Amino acid sequence: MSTVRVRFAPSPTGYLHVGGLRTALYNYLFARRNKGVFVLRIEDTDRSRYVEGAVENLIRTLRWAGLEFDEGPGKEGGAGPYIQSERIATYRTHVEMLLASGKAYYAFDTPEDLEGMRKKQEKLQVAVRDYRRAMDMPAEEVQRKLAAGTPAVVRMKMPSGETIAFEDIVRGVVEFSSDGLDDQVLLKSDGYPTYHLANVVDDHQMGITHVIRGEEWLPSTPKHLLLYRYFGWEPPRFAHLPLLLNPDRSKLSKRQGDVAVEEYRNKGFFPEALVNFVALLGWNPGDEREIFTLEELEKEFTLDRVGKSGAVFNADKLNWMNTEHLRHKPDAELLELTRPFLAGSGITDVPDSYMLDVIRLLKERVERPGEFVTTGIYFFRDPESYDEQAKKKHWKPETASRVRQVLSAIGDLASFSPGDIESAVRTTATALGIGAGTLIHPLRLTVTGVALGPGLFELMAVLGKETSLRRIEKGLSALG
RNA sequence: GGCCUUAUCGUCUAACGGUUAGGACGGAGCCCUCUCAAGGCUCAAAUACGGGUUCGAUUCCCGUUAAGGCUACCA
Repeated sequence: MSTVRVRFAPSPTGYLHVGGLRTALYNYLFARRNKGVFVLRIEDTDRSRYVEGAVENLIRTLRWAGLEFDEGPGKEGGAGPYIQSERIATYRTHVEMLLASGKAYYAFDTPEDLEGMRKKQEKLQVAVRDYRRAMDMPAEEVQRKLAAGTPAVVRMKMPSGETIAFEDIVRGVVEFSSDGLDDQVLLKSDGYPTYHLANVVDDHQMGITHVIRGEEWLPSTPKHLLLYRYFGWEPPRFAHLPLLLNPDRSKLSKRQGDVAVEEYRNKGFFPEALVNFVALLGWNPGDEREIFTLEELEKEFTLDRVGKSGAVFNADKLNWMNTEHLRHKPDAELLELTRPFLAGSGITDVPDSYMLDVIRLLKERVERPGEFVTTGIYFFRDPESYDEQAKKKHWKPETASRVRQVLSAIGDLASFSPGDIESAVRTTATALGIGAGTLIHPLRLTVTGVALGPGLFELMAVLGKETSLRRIEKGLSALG
């Protein structure tokens, strides 16, 4: 059996779409699982959509996600170049072959002509193929027009009355009638190929054995199959993946939330979590496990466990998955990941050991690294204000004197461990004849300004005696 | 409109003819507890509809409905 070769073929639009990430992932996983080759090919045949730096960004983002390709731009493997705009000559040659064998023809319709056909079609409610008039044009006239520089495209000739069927790996047998297909443009008037021509030529030349792509390509697959036949090539196997959906079940798009992988990266989502999450959008292991590393997915992934129906991209579950991965990460790694956020907030001179303590205390309470700094801001700065709700609930007229008492007990402490602080607080509470909570809540308010967070004693121990006492005193004067 | 695809809790999904239709996220409640989390336990929540086939349909077939995709000199 020949080596499995798959490809991810995005167009460089500026960012990597999460749907693209999933397609790339499934291709990558299929390649790894089958000891095959994962190719990255850039489909940049639309000059008008060229975006500066998009290719570099695409590669950087794929790497961030952990999806290393085996062949692609900057990583030649003998089937390159891997950027379509560098393969124009090949497409031209192949179009000539089709022209010569009568499988394709020149057409000279203007955009206005096409628009007219479109209108006519809508009105008549039947397929209109007026562009075929060019097929009846005498060869000499075609030559004359071409010589005169008349804008022309090359269209493929669709046979009539034929059924084109193929077996899709995820959907089973799919059939189309050639009568419902139109004469697809293969070569645009600017000399660039369309996707249909380029992807067939490239997949063949690059030895692609399995085309794993989104369901939006299903309707054009018969055109591709026909092209393989026209060229006399063996077609690859196809697997059309279910679409990723917006909450309203339309195709996942901008305007209804973030679709760029880069956005999720910027927000502090882990590549492991995002990959794990999209992996499960359309695939499942067959048992009840949900948390997977890339390596585990590489071992488990099979196309026969890919579903057929579209999947809504559920941000809540992604959040949850991110926290799962966060909890599995070593504190030292979290420290590295948190550094940029610290710097971003202008917080400097935080010793690693201190930051590690913060991480330890907050690890069960945050979803993303940035929150160690935002949620845990009180680890770095004295509170500027105090939560009104908490104040109302825990700061009574008699509270101040009690806090003063516990403040002096804490101030006397020689050692400032959580245990020492706890016994000082509880002893004071007992002496006052009140529950420990009656002291704990106001203390927390003075120390953090908020009513939620890690255990008070551990929190104070990490802050240190000096800071804790300063904040309690400050709180006393601010809260009365 | 035409062609194609899809259809199990709100969402992601399991069950490849026989299960009290399972799990997860989210939601509700309880426990734990100095708060918030985390954790543990419990609850609510689904086979779109109608016909077949079969001793028996979530599962197979047909239809209906609904949703989506495609219908570009974009990919």
